[in-house]
Amino acid sequence: MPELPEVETIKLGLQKYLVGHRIESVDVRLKKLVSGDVDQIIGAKIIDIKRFGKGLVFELDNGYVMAIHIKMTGQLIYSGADSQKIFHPSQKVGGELPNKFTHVIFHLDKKTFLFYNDIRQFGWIKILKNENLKQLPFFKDLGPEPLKDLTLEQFEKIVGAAKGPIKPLLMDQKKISGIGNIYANEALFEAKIDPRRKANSLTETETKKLFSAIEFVLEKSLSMGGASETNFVNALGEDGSYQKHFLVYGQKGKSCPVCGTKIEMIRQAGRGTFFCPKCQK
DNA sequence: CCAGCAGCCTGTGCGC
DNA sequence: TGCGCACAGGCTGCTG
Repeated sequence: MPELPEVETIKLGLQKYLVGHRIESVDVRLKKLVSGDVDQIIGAKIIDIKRFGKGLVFELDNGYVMAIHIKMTGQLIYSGADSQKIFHPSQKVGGELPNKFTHVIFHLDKKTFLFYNDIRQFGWIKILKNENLKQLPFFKDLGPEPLKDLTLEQFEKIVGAAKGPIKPLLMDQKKISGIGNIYANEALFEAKIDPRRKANSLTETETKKLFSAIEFVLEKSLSMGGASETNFVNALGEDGSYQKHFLVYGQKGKSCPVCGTKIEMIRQAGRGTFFCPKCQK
């Protein structure tokens, strides 16, 4: 699922291709995904694209921003002369663009386009004044994020103060932003920590190990362009490759790459949790 | 105040 | 083969 490395990968692509383009018109095919006044972005130029946790923010030259969350199955695909790809047949579901999952089409200058696709329609696009961004529910309570502003000291504090199990804590965007189910599973495996352990029961050594493991898996995935485990594609509609390197996520019943024990799957806070019962203590 | 969980959706993959 | 259903999970908002 799109988490920090995937959204960062999209952001880097969008930055490369979209900054400097002007939005000429917007075709909203599925109204419920878009809130705010679409007219406010018509004619505006995209000056930067930022990422906060798993959220994206398009900064415009007129004081407005467009905040986008792609949730699980959202895709932002650029199409234009300089992308060297017009309409991408690489779409696993739906075929060429635009297709039946294309819910918003941004018509940009120089005959370029940005497609917003979303199979499950969980994502959202919000148009608002820049100064109001930090008041949005999602951005308001967003915690610090790994590889950016989350320090080891902060991490130790967050982990030490939490009474619940460690894995759901890692996925709590209000505590730490950017980590979802895939990287929570993979990081706990790397750190050899049982996902069911109470967060505040982790020793100082384990907490340090987990902090490093989080950075390790996120960076490794980033270097591979993210994980295209379901519908993730980058800004050009291309797959990442980290999904080929999952050690425990989705590996139920398969052998642990370290000790050979069968990977188990349990359910925690309604989410699938994968772990090696022998390696992870 | 916080934890837990249903709901939002639809494609996929399983069992029968 | 085809049907029905469980499952995938980020986030919001409701409940206890």
